[in-house]
Amino acid sequence: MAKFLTNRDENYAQWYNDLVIKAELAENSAVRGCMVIKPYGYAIWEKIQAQLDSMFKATGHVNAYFPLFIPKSFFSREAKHVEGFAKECAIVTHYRLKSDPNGKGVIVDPSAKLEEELIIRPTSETIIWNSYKNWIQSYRDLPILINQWCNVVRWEMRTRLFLRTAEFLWQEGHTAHATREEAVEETVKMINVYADFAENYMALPVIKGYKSEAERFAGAIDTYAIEALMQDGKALQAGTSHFLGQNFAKAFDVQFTDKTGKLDYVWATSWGLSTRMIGALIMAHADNHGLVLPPRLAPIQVVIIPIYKNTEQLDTISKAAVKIRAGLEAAGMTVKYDDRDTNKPGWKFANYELKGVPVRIAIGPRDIENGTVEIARRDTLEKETIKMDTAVKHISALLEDIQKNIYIKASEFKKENTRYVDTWKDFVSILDNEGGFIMAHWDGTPETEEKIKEETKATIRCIPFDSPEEEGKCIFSGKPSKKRVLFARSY
RNA sequence: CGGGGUGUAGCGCAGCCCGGUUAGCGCAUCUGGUUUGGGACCAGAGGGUCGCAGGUUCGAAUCCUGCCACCCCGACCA
Repeated sequence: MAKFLTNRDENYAQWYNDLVIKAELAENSAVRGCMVIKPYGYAIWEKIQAQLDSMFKATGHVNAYFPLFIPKSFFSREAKHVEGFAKECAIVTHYRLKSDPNGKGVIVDPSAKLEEELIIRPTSETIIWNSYKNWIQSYRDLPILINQWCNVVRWEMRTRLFLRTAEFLWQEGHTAHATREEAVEETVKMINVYADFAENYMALPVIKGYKSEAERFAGAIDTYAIEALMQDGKALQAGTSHFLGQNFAKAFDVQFTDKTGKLDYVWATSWGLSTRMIGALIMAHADNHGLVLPPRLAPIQVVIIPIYKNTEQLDTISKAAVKIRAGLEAAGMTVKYDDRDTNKPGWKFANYELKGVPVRIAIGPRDIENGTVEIARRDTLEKETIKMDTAVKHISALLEDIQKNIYIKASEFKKENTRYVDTWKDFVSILDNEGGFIMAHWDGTPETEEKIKEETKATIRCIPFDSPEEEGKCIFSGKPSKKRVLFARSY
């Protein structure tokens, strides 16, 4: 069947790449590592944005915008932060070009060198905290609950469309608080917002937990993450929320007077989620026919395709189609009626399957005669014929069912591929053969974590919040451990 | 940065080893017609600095030298 896509089970990486290109989500650009996000891919991002934005607003946040450029010196203020990002920064050194005296084209004008180089933001903590210094004097100025939608640049050695690109789109929340407790509470609140979004909108089951010291955000006291499992058994970090303590307040000298008149440094959090989520959407749900979009994030939820032999038939069908579309739209659904004469119905069927449209309606002469429509659901590819006048009610319920079904399918996959392992031999063998999540004991040291990574390429994805206390022995060192942690190979 | 590979039409490739006159194939595109309930068919047409520069030769996509770009593996990567 799917002769236009590489088979998922034969070459997962190629299948992913093919799908991104063929479903017209994105493509590589003239700039190495940077992608062009095409209209259909961007429409998915807009759905993600709209939903998350409303969730941020509902939890008291507001949007703002800070500069793309960050003075180099800002980075060195926080030692761990600069260490973490130094190796992947794009740097602006000049501000002018001039014609090449030796030939055609232009060269960088050497006389236009910047006094201080500017870093293209890989993340905005430093530029934002530099502003917060001016905004915060008193506990009355707190909390500050700001989010920013923007692009960032991280000069990655090796890139993949959506999963790791040199430039990507994201949101980054940066909050300032009077107390440690409040900041920690914010950090937890936001990882919960991400998990809620992932599970209820992306239909993506996730594991919430703490990052180990080695995997923590550069400059954070604590990093919380949601980890998702992809269909090839690899983990994907889907969102992170950081408790930054007073690190950035100290680096940028942001102090405030508390209620008792005492001077103290401000407590910070930051949290982010990126276009990588589109990669997660693909790798978690898509199949050999193409994308499978959860209805809540699908730019088109229902597509109507007419089947006709001549213009008279098309006219009749169009009348019925437009009526159904109006009914579906009135009920809040996003509908496209594709009456283009440039492609045959079969081509359209395959194309909308490739693009993951949750529900397809086909209307032909047979249906007009019988007062019916044929509907097909993308997740299971099942077709049924229903009475035309029940379409709105039926499809409305069907979209809900598809949303649920995709989530259940992903949950079952996650459950089947999460294994409790107690011996090193099993650990290695499962990683090599089955992949997936592994819950195993760890002695808590960075040394052991590093050795496990070296030998197996598996990392600690997180220490799940809900991992129960139990006596055990470290999978690698045999030393005592009180909790299982989540291991996996990851993207 | 180390190892390997590839640059030929919008995309995917053949031709190169063994030099030869008009550089070919599939997809896509355009025109006309027949089609339309699962990726249509027939006929015709358009589209090329053969990555760049130099060299060898009567003659270079093909051989030689240099350069550039990209891809894969490794290193690197919250």
